[in-house]
Amino acid sequence: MPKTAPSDKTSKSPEYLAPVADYFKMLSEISRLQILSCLREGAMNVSEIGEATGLGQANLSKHLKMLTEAEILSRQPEGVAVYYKIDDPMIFELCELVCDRLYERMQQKAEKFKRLSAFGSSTK
Amino acid sequence: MPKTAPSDKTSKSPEYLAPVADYFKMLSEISRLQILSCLREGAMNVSEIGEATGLGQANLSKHLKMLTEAEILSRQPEGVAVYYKIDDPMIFELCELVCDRLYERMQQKAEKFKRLSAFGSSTK
DNA sequence: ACTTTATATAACTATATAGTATTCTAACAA
DNA sequence: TTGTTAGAATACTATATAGTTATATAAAGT
Repeated sequence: MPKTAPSDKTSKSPEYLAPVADYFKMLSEISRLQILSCLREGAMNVSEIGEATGLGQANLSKHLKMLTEAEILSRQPEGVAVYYKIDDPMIFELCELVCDRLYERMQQKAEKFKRLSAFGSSTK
Repeated sequence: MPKTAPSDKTSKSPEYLAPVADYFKMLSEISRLQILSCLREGAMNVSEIGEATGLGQANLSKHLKMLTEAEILSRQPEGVAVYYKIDDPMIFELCELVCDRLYERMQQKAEKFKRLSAFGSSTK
């Protein structure tokens, strides 16, 4: 059996990759990351999130809806306010992995620059 | 010291979240996930990737450029061909986490459906 | 009932980008 | 040199979506 059949319905096919892409898409916007970052400390209502992030009310509302439909946040109305909280803590695991990786890269670049720079202190 | 100062230049501020969002953006498109999925087995040239994914040449070339500039792929010309390979294997770790999570959710939904369904075999 | 306040929704604009058709460049072969 | 092939770059179209303005809904207070 070849590694990949011609019309292969495995993990490589677009249909199976779509939900994965959609999940990452939720994490690919600064505003949504801001919201998630806020909620890391616990549940907040919309007004509080708006204040913390500086996002406009309608815009914020849309993002909250998207994140809730993606089952990353959960929604709980309380009186006239609505509280949102993290429902899928895995996002922080993902974010941390990426952050660590990006930091690693920066370190490596700084290291390389230091070594190659003709005027760096490493040449003394 | 309050948990979050008014004009706080910490991890919550947009500038710091941008590179994270950009990284996730690379993984938020089906076509790019297809490409990465192919290259999991090892280096391939553009024609091979094109055949495996069914993506058009120009489109593929653009995605490869993006992924290379994001330092997820590395590029190596060999004669007239150009081979690409995974340069940041962390993407697979991220994808696996998300896949596992999505699978978990589906399982839970199936479970819930089975329990709630009036005609399910669980009522016998 | 009316008013206020909090959130959601609808309609719109502006921008980013996926995909495609076409042209360009560079390596190799005849 | 000329031709051929692989890949990149350019120009364009179409679509998705972030942000905004304005409106709607719904709870709580008067």
